[in-house]
Amino acid sequence: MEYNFKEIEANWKKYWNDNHVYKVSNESDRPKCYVLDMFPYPSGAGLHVGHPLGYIASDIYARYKRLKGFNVLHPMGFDAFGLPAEQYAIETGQHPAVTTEKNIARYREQLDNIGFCYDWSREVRTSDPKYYKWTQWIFLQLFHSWYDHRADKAKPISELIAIFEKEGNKNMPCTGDETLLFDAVRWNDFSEKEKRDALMQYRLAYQGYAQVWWCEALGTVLANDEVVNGVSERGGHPVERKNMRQWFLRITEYAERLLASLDTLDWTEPMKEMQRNWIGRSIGAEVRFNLTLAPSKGEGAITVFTTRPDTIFGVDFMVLAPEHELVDDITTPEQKEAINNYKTYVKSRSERERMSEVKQVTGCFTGAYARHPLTNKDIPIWISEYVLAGYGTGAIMAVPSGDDRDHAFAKHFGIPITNIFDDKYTGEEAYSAKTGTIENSDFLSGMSIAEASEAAINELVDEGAGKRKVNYKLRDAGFSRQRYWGEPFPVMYVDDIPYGIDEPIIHNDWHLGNLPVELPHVDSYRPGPEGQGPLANIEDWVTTEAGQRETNTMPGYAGSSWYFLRYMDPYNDTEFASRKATDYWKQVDVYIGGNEHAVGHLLYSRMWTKALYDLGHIGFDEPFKKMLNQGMIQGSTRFVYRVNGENKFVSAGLRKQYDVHDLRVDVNFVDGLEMDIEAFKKWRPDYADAEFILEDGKYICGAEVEKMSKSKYNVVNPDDIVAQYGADTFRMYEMFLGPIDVSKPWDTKGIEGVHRFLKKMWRLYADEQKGWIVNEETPTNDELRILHKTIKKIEEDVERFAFNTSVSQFMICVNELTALGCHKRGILEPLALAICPFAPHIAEELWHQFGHTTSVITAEFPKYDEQYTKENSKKYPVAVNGKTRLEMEFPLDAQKATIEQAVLGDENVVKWMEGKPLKKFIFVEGKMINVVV
RNA sequence: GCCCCGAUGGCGGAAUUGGUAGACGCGCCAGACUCAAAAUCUGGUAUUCGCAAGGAUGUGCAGGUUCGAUUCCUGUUCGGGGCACCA
Repeated sequence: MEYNFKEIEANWKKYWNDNHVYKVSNESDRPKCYVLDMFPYPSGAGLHVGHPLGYIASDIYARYKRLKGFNVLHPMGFDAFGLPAEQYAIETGQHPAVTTEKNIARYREQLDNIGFCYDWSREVRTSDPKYYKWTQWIFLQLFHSWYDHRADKAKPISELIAIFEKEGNKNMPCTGDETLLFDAVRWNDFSEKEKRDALMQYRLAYQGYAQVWWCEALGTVLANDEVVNGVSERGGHPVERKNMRQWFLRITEYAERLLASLDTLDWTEPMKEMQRNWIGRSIGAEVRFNLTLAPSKGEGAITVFTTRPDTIFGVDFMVLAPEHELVDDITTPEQKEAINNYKTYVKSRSERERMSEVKQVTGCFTGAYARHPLTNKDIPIWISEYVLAGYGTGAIMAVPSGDDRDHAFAKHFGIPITNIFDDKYTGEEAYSAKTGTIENSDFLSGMSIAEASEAAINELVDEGAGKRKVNYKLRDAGFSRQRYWGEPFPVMYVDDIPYGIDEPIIHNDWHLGNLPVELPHVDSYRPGPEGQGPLANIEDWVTTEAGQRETNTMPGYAGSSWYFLRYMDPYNDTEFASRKATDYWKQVDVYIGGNEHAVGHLLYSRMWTKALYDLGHIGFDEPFKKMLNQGMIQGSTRFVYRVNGENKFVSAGLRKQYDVHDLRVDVNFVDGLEMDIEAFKKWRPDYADAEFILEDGKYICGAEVEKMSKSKYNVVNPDDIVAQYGADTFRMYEMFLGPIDVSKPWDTKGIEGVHRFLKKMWRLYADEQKGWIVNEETPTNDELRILHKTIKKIEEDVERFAFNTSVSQFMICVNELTALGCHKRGILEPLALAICPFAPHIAEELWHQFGHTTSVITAEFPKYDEQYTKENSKKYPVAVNGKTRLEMEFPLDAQKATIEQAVLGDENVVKWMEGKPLKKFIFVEGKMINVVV
């Protein structure tokens, strides 16, 4: 009876499936635990060995929690809308729904292969109309809501309308447009369009304008991803930034709460830090600089936001973002051409480029001046790409003596620099440190930064030229895409005014049955006219009796912002999830996913959760109580060395003797570093008669760690690994590679050690000739000590998600039990349970061999008993001056004085003390002894 | 450029709270079994000096704090992730 993993795993997979072992109920006496994986985007390439890393970790945790007596929700689904499927459709004409379905089937097969305990009856797919019906419904809730700052929560827009009708908006200032002011009389006189426009400035889902990458040649809007080196990835056509009407989510209204409630979350500190930085709260002042000449239109002032109001007397010039609405109005006729040329240049630049290029300074003078609010001096106004339209007010006051970029700008354009830091400013470099006093600054001179900031703000307020202001880097989230493969908006236009389709003007007999707005079939995925999405091409879909449909679709994060709620009640057709279900499962207890989502997806989910909470749909306002990141598994690429100009390949060790270039070769026919020459010859027709220069009769490849990707030929498919070693080995090996949160390269060779371990463990239970060899003998203290030490270690490790060291402990345990020749049920039955979360198939097999008839998942995790692991003496390392010299054993309850006497009396210690007098005797109980001389 | 993370033997990593650096596995070396090979088993394996006993050095680099630093602090180099329309 040998370890036949193929048979064992196939058997139990079938059993689990046939008996719905992993089906989870919303009714249970057990405490609940919700363990969630970030659901994958089902790409055409299938899963590689890097993807399941987090899934294995969460599966171990979920199984462990089940064995510990919890009712565990552990679901899986698919983030099925997205750009790649649409790209593929454009290239091949295949409908994204078809390719997505195919990809999901492949993913499902690959996932099943690994033996996860997902409750697949709860699967969700974001592209399923039954699912996106509720994504659309939530969008409508956001559209019909506004943020009430007095109550600090979202409320139905109907309440806002009631307020406007009674008192206008004087008590409800508009965050979308601060200049918007009206009283009740004016509100009631507003036309329908004016009313809707005003409300739009308040809605949590609203329309505004945003810059997109526009590609004239392709007639379409491109994603950042599709723009490479300033041209379109497809075709290499020129692209430029273009302002387009877009949907947004007013996430900025939640900035403060998103920031504050981070403190309640059990996330890693770096991750919270990243979210804090993304939200980017800063305190400062908003300062008005009046223009010296009134512009032809618009306001006669430029408003800037600064975090350093203390430096106000150091302002030597101002910089507007080139997109700033005032630029055209204030530019003098002489500067018009230069400004227009510069603006054209900036249109070709991405925000990333604009922020990261510091060496090359660019900009252009507008010819206009503004008056300094405190000194009344004329300040020249420039435009430059380093000022972004979306941050702050899109304009800055430049203080070259205190800011690096301002300094470089002033130097480059020869603008005179005012020194407000005395000798701390050298004239060579800006003084950007936040210590010291402000000088040469009128009434601020001699004050610290904090004092000067306060004083400056007070003065600006008195002068009516500024106010204290909290600013956020966070921007409202762009929520529309000019694409086909996404959720259609439940929105129609009547007289160019957008309405939710649940409003009476669209459906006067509104009911939930009007949702979802299904994605219609298209014949072509080509963009619509004027940068619109493909849906705009479907004339008879767009035009309805009630109005014109919105032709944009929602972005990828729409469906993923709330999917964790749908798993709780996936078949509900009248609600996104019943309140009973969400009240039972509540927050996700543990969420595992990739680092790359640390900001975007997590921030959006948090906002949606807060909005749903505010509107009374759920009872909690944070989605993920604990969050863990998994690192990437990198590929290990193999190289061959081809002699230039010849079809001849040199083994790695000899390549220096030839003129060669390296080529990537498929890792799957390289064993370690030794290449299978026959497989290589068959790989490509032109290699069929290649020649090889070998070392020691072998062809040795070069190796390098890179991202795992098809184009690098270093992709390893989990199916192949599972076929060769089994799912249990694969699961344990992935965990054994290292901590889940760090990136590490995949090495197929190393898996054999884990496989050997499982075979070795199996031999404790069964012998090839004799079969089942477990006996009923009473375990010895040694055996019990090993077992309980292991149980303890596994519990500790699983609770802190350190699965790599768990695997080591199992290895140590099996090595020691093998050495003792232990085949006792009293030891081996608990061991089989302990390893169940890691290697569920072999555990299930052993469990049934022990005579049990129900699944091992219904059993109980073995209890750790301290009495078996307690020791009463300890071998202390004894160090002299911090260097460990010898070991001495003492009882654990020994007194310090006794130990000191014994140690100082030891002849070896005396030798190392070299006759020097004792300075200090350090004894750390249970740890070590240090003799300081 | 900005934000976050990481760096320990030939390789993946361990050292959980500042207390014996290198657990466990891979690879490699030697041995057992075998006609041979595979599989399996046993032993060795940071570097360096030494026949050995034993000593010295050692956690990217340069400093600092401490009786004691892989662990804390400052600076620095290199690598990875994110930067708002890839998911």
